[in-house]
Amino acid sequence: MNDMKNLTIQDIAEKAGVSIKTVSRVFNNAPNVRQQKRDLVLGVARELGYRPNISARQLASKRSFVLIHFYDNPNMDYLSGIYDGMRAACSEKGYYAVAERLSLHNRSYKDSLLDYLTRSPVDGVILSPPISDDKAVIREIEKRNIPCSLISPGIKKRHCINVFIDEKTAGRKMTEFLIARGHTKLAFISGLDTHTASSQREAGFWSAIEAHGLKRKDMVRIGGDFSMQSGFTAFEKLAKSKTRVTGVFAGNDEMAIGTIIAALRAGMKVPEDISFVGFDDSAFARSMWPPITSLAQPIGEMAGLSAKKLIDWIDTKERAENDFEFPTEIMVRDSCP
Amino acid sequence: MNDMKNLTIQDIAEKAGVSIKTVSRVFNNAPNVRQQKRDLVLGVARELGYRPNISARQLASKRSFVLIHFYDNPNMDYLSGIYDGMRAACSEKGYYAVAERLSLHNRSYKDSLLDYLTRSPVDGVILSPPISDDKAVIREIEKRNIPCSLISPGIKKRHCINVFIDEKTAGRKMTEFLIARGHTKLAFISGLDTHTASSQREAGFWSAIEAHGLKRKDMVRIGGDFSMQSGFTAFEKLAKSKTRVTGVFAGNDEMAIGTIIAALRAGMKVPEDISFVGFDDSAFARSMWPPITSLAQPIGEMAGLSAKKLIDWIDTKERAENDFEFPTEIMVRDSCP
DNA sequence: AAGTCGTTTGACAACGTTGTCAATATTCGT
DNA sequence: ACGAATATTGACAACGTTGTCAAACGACTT
Repeated sequence: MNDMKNLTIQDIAEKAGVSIKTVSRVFNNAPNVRQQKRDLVLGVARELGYRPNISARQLASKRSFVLIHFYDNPNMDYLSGIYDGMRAACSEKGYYAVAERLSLHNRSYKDSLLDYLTRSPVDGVILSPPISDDKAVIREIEKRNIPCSLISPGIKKRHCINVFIDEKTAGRKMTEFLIARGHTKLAFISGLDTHTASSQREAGFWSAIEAHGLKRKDMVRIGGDFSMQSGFTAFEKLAKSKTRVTGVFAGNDEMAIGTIIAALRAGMKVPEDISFVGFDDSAFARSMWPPITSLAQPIGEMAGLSAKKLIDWIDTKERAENDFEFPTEIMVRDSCP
Repeated sequence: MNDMKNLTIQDIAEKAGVSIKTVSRVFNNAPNVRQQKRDLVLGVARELGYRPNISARQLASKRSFVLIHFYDNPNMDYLSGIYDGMRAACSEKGYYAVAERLSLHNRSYKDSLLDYLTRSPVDGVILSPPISDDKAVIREIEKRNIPCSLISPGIKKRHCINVFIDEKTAGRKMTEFLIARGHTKLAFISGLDTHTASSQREAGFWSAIEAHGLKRKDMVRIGGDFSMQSGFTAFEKLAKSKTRVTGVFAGNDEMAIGTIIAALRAGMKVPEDISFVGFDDSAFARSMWPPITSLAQPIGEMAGLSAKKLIDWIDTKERAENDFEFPTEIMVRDSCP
């Protein structure tokens, strides 16, 4: 149905007066092509507007030029950050970025993984939490000998690329920010405990408390599940508690929003009566009113580096470094100015 | 790098004792294959776990088996609804669903469209608002003779499949819902005027006002831009207005959330002092507290039908019907019970 | 000037499917 | 029961790339 005539290597080769194989070499950055020919071919190709045919390439090379991101995290903001980062890095190198949800609670997740990997083989895999900690998934990928990168894994794997922030330090940094603002009675709203990063953030919280000589009994710890809803109920629990806190550290922005809304409904002023900090620097944290002070991790760059290193690994068949730590930044906004 | 051995048609053909062409026919649901052979081939294929190789298929047939959704709408909830609907319909027919952001504000959007269409040709395109009203994009697609489906277009196109709800009727229905709850002084918070659907919803609002003999001067019309932020500022404008409204109709859920939060901050009770209705039935409308009464459109089904009709069109090279209207439903929740 | 060795180039056969068209079964009409 | 018409099958050539391997070229050595 698509009527646009597509140029082939043949056309370029004829016009440039070289063999098709040389053109192929140029487009694959293969070694052993004289610079002069390389320029010639590139010039002709640009002039004619040639684009390699992916299918033929995949078929002949038995490579898919696809990196896939498996996720099971409903946070769209986080996902699109990853996707954008992957895309940018991929398209630069002629690869394609694909995202696929792999629900771990689904009985047949493994089948769908197998199915996916078999139907349209991928050259590299990126896993984000909580899948970056799923041993069964990692094993399947390893079994197929597919290069793999883990974003924020709880435990770093030697045979994978690991890309992460220091969650504990970040949690501590955020807590110290609250303390520096004069808050000495704090609440920590945790995420799911199965999410290793969440526990590490909490560890950072407690380490800050100890380091600054604050009393554990002035702190309230409430269990949440990362949802806005759990933020609402967290506030209710908070209101019932004997301790009157002035600062709340929510394990992510959605819970922060939920808690803030509940506080507003209860007639409290934010940040005058109670201050809030979140985690993730999501779009909603920015557009909430008051906007929420939140910890930003450069997720796009992290995904971009994942993709780039994965492609290097695929192309060269070896990996120089394994672990890449990224810095975080506190985005100060009105919920805790 | 992917070491899994892949079966070919050849393998199946040999084991089943037929020609490769017959196997090909079976997998393409081609006519003129005796049922007995069809079953035989299918049986062997299942037994061996055969999967057709997509690249080879694409190369030989010059079809991509890809439907692409071009969007420029930051609402992730809406997007994933569309994606899920597409996916379901596509995988049923052996097609692939792809989503690509096409930013209209980006100077080079047209290049990236061309680039995309040329690099990996697609068999069908789905456009969602606001792109479903972009003449330049539609023209490019038409020029290539690619079947195209428009979701909620402002103006229906004869040579495209149009899938939509009756926005005006929906706007009217929602307004009448407020009126039936006893609200006679209302506010309407509009979306971007470039978004045709938004104007139509507003038209529905005013038609309900007239039909029920309410006075135009008891109504407040505030211009928003679909963002949560614009919901906050809308409430400020509302507070300044002479008219004290008891019911607010926000053009989408995000603005509804913004407005509700502003109202809560101002010390108002929702829904006792002021009731709210939104539009889109997004996840946030459901998880907000109070949960927001909102108008649900079956976006997943709409996208699914788009994909299905597109595939029919591609396969048969003709189109029976053009226009498909879907029903809407008011999801009654606590913000306006 | 011939020999050697690495570098550059190209001819041709894959890759796993579908399209074309001719060959062979089957069914139908009389 | 016999052609004629139709339904089913298969052989073989695409599709546009990359892999392989041998040939041609160059720069050095001697």
